This record gives sequence, structure tokens and C-alpha cells, in this order.
Amino acid sequence: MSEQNRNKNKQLDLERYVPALITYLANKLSSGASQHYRNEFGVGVVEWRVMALLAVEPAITANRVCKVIGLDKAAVSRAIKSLDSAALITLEKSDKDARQILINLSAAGREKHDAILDVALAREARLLDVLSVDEREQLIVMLQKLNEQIPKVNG
Amino acid sequence: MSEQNRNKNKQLDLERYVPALITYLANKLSSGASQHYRNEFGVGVVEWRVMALLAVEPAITANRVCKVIGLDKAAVSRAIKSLDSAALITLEKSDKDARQILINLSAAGREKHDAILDVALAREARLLDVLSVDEREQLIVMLQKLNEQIPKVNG
DNA sequence: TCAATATAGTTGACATGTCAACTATATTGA
DNA sequence: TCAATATAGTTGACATGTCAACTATATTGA
Repeated sequence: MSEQNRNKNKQLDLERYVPALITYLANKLSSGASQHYRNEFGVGVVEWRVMALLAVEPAITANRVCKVIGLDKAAVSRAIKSLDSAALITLEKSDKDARQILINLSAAGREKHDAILDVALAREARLLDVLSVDEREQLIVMLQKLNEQIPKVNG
Repeated sequence: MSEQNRNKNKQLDLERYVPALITYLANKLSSGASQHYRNEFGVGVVEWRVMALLAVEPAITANRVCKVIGLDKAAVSRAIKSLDSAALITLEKSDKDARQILINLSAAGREKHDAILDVALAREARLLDVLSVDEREQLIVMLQKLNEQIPKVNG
């Protein structure tokens, strides 16, 4: 091996570099979903994620939405404005704290949620089709662990 | 259980919904990396991914970059323009096909690549810290399988 | 009490990512 | 040969995501 070959041949194994694998997957999933939901249902993925959370936890604040879905409050603020314009949510001031606004799905929002949910679950099912039941369980547990590691990676 | 409770209580289990777990993770990883790399090295994640690929495969076209890193050709075109302005790559017309431009890392680009690589590998190591060696291997194989499923999910 | 500090949400600026229309060149097949 | 088609790369428009500065209100502690 020549001097040249020994030196400075550090490189990434792109097929095994986890951040790349995850970014690739997330980009494809999000853009595919966004396009589909926007065409079929008139809302984007961010709006969909907020609706999915509201179905689980009614009457929550924008701040709670940020914490759960991991988005910046600017993105959430805009998604809420958009959902409100489309009459898919209702907003009410909190009695407890005049800074807070409580968000709920409207009846129309609940209907749209149910329709999108079917599509979202079908998409997830097609994705996970290649994994065994055990593998799916392992994947979920590992992704949860990795999400908990994020502060250590970035901090 | 009342009629109301039986009906229409379909909802997502947000802690186990794989597209959400992946999107969350990818957003945090990419934005953390982007901020870090931009501050320390003056390039963003897209530029970094292109550089990492160029270190593995020299003298490739923009089209090849798109295929490997899974980005739209618009994003790649802009990243290449930016890397060229920063003199981190060299561009040369292909003799074989006048439409193609062959891209290589410049000496400065190679140096910057090596510096970022250390940080990138350290970030990955901190992320994977919570997983055993076996789990890491399983995770990589599963992510590769999921990436192959993408056409079926979106198509 | 009230100044200092913290928290909820909004907005403008900008990075990242995708789409579609476009120009330029190469390839295919009647 | 040359019209039809395919491929490489660029550009404008727009969706998604983050940051920092901002307003308004609540909480803390001297």
C-alpha cells in the first residue's frame, strides 16, 4: 500500500451511516405523505400531525403540541392558524391563564382526522410489511431509545 | 361502554407510530447537525452529505449524487453551486457527454471533509450509545429494508 | 408591592426539500 | 437523416422546519 493510499482515506460508509439512513427515510415518508394528504384532504403533514395529537389529547395548548410532536412553536403557530381558517379546530381562551389558547378538533376536523387516519395507517402498514412482528417491536423500542438520546447528541 | 365511546375513537398511538418516530428523529438530527456544521465549518448538511459522497466516489455527476443521497436535483444543483463558490469542489465537463459535469473534492474540500467527518462520526457514536452492538446491526438492516419499501409506500 | 424573570404565542428571516417548467445535449428508430 | 424521445442540469415557486426578536401575561422573590 502506497503512502498515498494509507493517508487520509477516511470516509463514510454511506450504506451504514445511521443519520443518513434516517434522514433519507424521513424525507421520503414526509414528502410522500404531504403530497398525498394535500391532494386528497387539503392539509399538509404538519396539520395532520397536530390533528392526530388533538384526537388523543383534546383541549391542549400550542405549547403542549410543540412538546409532543417536537416541532418549533413557529411551525405549530402557523399550522394552528391554517387549521382554524379551514374550520377544522376550535380555539378558546383558557380561564386559568390568559396567555393560553385551548385547541380542540371541530366536528369537521374529527371527520377529516378519521379519513386521514385510515390512509396514514395503511401507509405505515405498507412500510412495515417487510419486517416481522418481532422486528417491528424491536424497531419501535430502538427508535424510542434513539429519540431519548437526542439531547446528548446535540447538546 | 356507551355508544359514544364505542364509536369513532380511532386514534394514533403517537409513541408507537413509526413515521412519527422517524420524522421526529430525523428533524432533530438534521437541524442539530446543520447548526453545528454551519457554525464550525461554514457549510450546511446538504453540502456535507455531498462532500461525504464525493470522498467515496470521486468524479461523479450531479445526477449520481441525487440517486445516492436521495435528494431532488434542485437541492443538489444548489449545494454544488455553493460548494463551488467556496472552492471546496472542482467541476469539469465530461468528454463523453457535454451535458454532464464531473465533480471532485478540491484539496480544501478534502480537508474540510476530514474535519467534519470526525464530528459526524462522534455524533453518530453518541446517538448509538444506547444500543448494543447487536442492536445497531439490526437497526441498520431494518432501516435499509424500510428504505427499499419506500416506493411501495408512496407509489 | 413591584421589579426581575419566566412562559405562551406571533412574526420575519432564512435553511432545507420538492415540484414543474425550462434549456441544452444525446439517443432512438422510422 | 432527422423527428421524437430521453437525460443532465438550472431556476422560480412553494412547503416544511428553525431561530431570534417581539408582545402579552404570569410568577417569583427581595
